[in-house]
Amino acid sequence: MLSIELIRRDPDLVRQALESRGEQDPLAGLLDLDAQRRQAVAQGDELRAQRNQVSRQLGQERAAGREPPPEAMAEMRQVGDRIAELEQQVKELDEQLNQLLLGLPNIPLAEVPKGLDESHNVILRQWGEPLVRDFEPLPHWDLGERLGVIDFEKGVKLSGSRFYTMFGAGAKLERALISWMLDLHTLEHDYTEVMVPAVVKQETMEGSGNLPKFVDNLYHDEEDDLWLVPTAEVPITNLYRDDILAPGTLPLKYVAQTPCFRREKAAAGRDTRGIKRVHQFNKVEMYKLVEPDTSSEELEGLVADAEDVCKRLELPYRVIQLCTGDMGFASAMTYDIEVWSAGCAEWLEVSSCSNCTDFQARRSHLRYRPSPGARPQLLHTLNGSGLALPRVMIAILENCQRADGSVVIPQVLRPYTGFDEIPAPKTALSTK
RNA sequence: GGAGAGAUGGCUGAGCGGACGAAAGCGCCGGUCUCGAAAACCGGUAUACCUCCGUGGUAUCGUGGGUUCGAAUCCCACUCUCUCCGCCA
Repeated sequence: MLSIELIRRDPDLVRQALESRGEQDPLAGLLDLDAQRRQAVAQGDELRAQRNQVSRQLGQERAAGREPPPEAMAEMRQVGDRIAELEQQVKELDEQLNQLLLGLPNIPLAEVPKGLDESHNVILRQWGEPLVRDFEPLPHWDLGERLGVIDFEKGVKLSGSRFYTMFGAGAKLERALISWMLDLHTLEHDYTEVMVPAVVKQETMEGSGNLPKFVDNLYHDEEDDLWLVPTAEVPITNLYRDDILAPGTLPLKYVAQTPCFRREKAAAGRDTRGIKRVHQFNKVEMYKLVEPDTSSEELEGLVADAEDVCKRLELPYRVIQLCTGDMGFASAMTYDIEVWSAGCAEWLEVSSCSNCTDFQARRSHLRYRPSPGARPQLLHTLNGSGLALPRVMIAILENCQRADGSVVIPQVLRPYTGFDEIPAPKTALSTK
């Protein structure tokens, strides 16, 4: 959520910033509503002040043993009615104003490249080179099935399309990846591991901004009115909702592994093969709550932590800076990390690292006290995948496969998997 | 699922419908004292909004409604927490 004070003070700046993200006439009606609301609030406050004063006098009369004048009471009754009207008005204006404010995305930082679609994204750097092989690497949907580690039919049988099941070395490999990533981030990158619910209340979804705007992508349990999280970012953002963190508490750095649930309604028909886009997947998520001055620097650290995962797995990757029009709703600046995948021959997004500045903090009332006695301030939040599991699985299966179909486990994972390779399938492989 | 109790400031915990944004204690911050510290003593210590920026105004005692000139206090509904019983990984 954006600051109404900022919009009031510098509407042109906000308008231009939002237009650079592709929003059309983003501030329409907003300033007018705000003015109306403020007028109604001021008027109500004034009347309440009057009523409070008179009521106090009436109380004193009674305390002194005199009967208060009935006409004063009658007048105050009218004032009370008027106050109730104004309160109703303010409530309605608040709702309308909120509706508009909640629909506005974050303001991009100045250094974010301008552009309305992904063609304006900038490749910042690349690490490693896509391997050249003397055989044709299989895409994971073929390889995974032949190795007996990914079973698409079983997923469909149990849960429908875009669900899958993993067996044996595949299941173990994913578990190893999760453990290894959590250890890396906690032991070497200074994050605190946190285990959070994957099912949350409506308020929590609103706090992180997933509701009301992104209902379509969420699973909902009608009976208890609970929602399945699309990312650990949701519960973590809400951990300190409505709190004021004491001086010296920040920065807080968390890492969590949760299942993530996405209905993918908007992406119907895209990436239907394999496990690139599924309804349920595991993700290791990094999250930071920091002082505003430090958030830009912390974003660099965040991407570096995610990149470190790729490097240690020896997966070629590149870092993309998203342009204004391609960034997520809450983000002011985003880096994506894409890993090369030999089988499907494409760069796969495995991480998205964003500085959300005070956007989530304002909505969730995440504040901190800079020093003892100082006024509370909104903090800044950042989130980044570290990393999303299915796509890492794809990259490992596809990049580390040998001509015979066996898959070499990256060195760092071996202590976690207990095996060095996934042996070649028994059935002969065709390389076409 | 059944029965009961409760929800007040950072915490504990008072609060006959009128001077209550709220006693007291603890904690925290500042000061006095001290070579320094502890103790003791003194003072301060919620958040948000409005503002003609004034020792100014308004709101907030789980949430929402109601009664009243006036509600932390009375009434109604809801939510949540705790205890006991049952069931259960």
